[in-house]
Amino acid sequence: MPHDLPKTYDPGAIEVRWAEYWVREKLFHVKTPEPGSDAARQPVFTLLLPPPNVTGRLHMGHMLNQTEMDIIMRWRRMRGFLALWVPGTDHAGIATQMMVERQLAAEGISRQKLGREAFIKRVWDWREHYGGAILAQMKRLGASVDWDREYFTMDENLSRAVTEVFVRLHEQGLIYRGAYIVNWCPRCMTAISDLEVVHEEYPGKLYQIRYPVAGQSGKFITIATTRPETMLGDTAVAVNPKDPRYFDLHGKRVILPLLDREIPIILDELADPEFGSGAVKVTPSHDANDFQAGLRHNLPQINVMDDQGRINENGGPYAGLDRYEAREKILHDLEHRGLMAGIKDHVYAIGKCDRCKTIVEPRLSTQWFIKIQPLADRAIAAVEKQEIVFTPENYSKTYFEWMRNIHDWCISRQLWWGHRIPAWHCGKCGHITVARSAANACGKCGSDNITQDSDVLDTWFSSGLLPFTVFGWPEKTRDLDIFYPTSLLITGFDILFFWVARMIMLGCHFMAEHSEGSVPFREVYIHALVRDAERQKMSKTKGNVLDPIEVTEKYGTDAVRFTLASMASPGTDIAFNESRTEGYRAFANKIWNAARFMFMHLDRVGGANLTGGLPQEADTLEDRWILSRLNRIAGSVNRSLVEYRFDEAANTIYSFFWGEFCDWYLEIIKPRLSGSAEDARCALEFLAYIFEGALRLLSPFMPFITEEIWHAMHEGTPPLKSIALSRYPQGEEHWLNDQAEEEMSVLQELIVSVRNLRAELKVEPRVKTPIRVQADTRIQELAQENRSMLERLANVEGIEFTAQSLAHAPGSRTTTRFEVALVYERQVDKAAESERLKKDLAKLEGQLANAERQLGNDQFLTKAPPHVVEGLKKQVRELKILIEKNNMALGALK
RNA sequence: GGGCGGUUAGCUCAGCUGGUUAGAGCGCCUGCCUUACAAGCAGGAGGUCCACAGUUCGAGUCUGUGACCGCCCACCA
Repeated sequence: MPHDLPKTYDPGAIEVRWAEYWVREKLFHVKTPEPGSDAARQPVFTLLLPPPNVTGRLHMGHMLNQTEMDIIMRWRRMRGFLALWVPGTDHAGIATQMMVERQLAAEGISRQKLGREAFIKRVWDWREHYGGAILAQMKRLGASVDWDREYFTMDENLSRAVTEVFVRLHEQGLIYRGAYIVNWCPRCMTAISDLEVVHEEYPGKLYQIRYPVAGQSGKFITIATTRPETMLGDTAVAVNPKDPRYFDLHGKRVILPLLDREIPIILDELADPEFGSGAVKVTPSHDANDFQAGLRHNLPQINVMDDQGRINENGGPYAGLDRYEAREKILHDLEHRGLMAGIKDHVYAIGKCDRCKTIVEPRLSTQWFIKIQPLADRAIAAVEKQEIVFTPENYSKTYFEWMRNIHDWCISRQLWWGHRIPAWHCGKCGHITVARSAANACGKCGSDNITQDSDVLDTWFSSGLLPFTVFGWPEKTRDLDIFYPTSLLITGFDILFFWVARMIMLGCHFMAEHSEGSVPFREVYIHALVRDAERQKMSKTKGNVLDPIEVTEKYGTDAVRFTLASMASPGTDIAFNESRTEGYRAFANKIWNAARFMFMHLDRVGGANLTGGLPQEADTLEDRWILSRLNRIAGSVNRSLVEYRFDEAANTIYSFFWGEFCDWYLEIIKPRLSGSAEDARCALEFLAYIFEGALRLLSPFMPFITEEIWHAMHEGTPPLKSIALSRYPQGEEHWLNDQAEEEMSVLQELIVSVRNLRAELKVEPRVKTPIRVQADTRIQELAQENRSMLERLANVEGIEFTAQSLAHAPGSRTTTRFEVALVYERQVDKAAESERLKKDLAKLEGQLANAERQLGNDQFLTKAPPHVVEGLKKQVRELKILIEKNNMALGALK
């Protein structure tokens, strides 16, 4: 590996090479461990990739999600876990079907014309061509998933498992079929679940319509509705039994206008006396409440719409009209007959299809449902008992809230693309046979005149099973024993109910017997939404969508990953700001140049062992210090990652690498590196040890650049195929060195003080000046021992120690540990200096007053913990000294 | 109608079980092309922690109320 690295880091040249290498070498493939093997003894960490839709393109949300997952997986792997990350894609029923229908439409064909079988073949072709986009992008981004375990939700084995689940739930009485009000999308022509309906505030109208009372000419009852067209299906008018306005109409009937159908007035709590006139039309086939009321009162159900939202033959003169055309015509006709009592503006929530935004129609329809309560009860318990822990924990509230108000789940879809329901209808006796494999005779009458149910299952039905089906369920596999339950789920809150909740319900139900517990995962980390720099939600219509691949090509994957990680603090959305990414590109460049620096000296020295481990006992202050710092922040990074504080972890490494390792350590050791070959070799080997540790620490966050430099350090003969397979620094206690850290901090403070003085006195950069220092003997010795470091980094020539206070020397600095003054002829800018001192003084005096007030308070002295009181007393002593010295300095200026 | 979250420097955000002087990055100002890095180095300015009330010896942190912003859920005709 050549060491003549380019001056500026060019991620593009490097990343593609490593991304391909990781996949080619199958570095992250996890074989099922053989019993008794080493792997079988490793602790296991399993993560399931939330399967992207085959129709999807990678967006920033994915990239955040994948970055977090990859950091955790690389970290766990490096911590010695058998870390398995399983990727796959979801067949995405409606979305994919829409995509292919659109393609067909462009060719002038409809799916109906093509026929079911041919259409499904088209979808498979489409999926072959376009379905792998996101996973390919993931490969480019270096996700450390096991590509040999990639699945697709329509794979044969997964489909078999879906059938098995359906049959078992049916046998257990948890799946039923029936005619109920469902959300119907007239464009997709299918039922959809409650979750697939998005509610939007809609400024609509409330129409008040007079229904004539039968047999009492001139008498009307006024009802109000937002959907007048549904009146065609009215089979009653309800009034509240307690509403005195209608006592005289109890038991009477009304004439449904336009159709002239006589319908009863019923007494039902459905009618709220407070709303409108207190009377409500009842349309059991087109409203969930009315449906229930209909059952209570044995009302007929008249469905007046077809599957495309057109009025059907039950709509009399309106048959064939679209629902909104019919509305207009009905309103017109009512007006014409003088039956309109009024129209009011009325804002209400309208339901739209999540996929196509068509207004959803509540409609009576025969569908398959899951009886959800028993599953939900167990799923609630799992979280209550902390068998599953949410981070941030607040999401458990949202989860409970939804779970406790859950309705039965409509799982059938009138689509062609998906898992077909394993039920066969008998043309002779009408019995429905549910079976694991294609039935050829009715289970009741034995007739062979049977046809399979034409519906398919909700996409989320199959994805809800993934935590166990990907490991081979229903077979009793070793994979299930070893990898189930998965350890963690990282996902966005937008699919908390769609997917997370369903996995919990189904996992708990079907894996009840599993020895390691039935829950599908032990932890759920919910991440935030990625917004644009203006905090707007990214959306195609707004045109503010950032393509992760484009951003990545501009700044490098590592920089984008680091941006996302450093902003991923729990609970708040991420406003993705490219200026931040620019900063992390600079960070990558910094790392790169630190490596160049190391290699440059290596070449000069003509060889050193960069990978020989810790070369010797650290024998200089800076070595003891940086070793201590590395281990201390390693401990802290590990703790942050345990809590999914990606931001903390990233920031900790960042400030260590840049602010301590580069800014101080590398600067300090420069003379050693340019000294004798032997000194340089020793310094280099120690430097390399620290550098290599920092690279390992950083590698889950920035896998590419760390891999590149790590390999370069090993000169083409690394002990392992990848830094990703090395051990993660844990922070070893015995390398922590409080004394070295304290001593370095004194030297740093001294150096910064002098630099500060120089800047203030405007000393020419090239001019070195002597300094005087007043401090205790310990600090004097420390400064003496590290004289050359001080002189060089503070641009100083000559250090004189004095016992006298330097506070009144022109251009001096006072700290609690030392006083320092520049020996320099330049006139001090008295006005500026005096202003600065006054400002300092005011602050110090404020602090002193505050501290003394507290110390004068008996309550404080008795109630505050001793260390706080002691600390405050110490502060007062120091403040007094500083104030005195500042006053002296101020006096000296006059 | 229910539920949840946010408000800290010009911008984007940290701030752990209340404890001594509230931090970072970017931006801004000043000076440096110092042979790893100008995507850099050194120094600096900048905050009534949304408001009010309360608990406490002590509140950015806990409680309550309000304001503003945002999100989720919901079968009000």
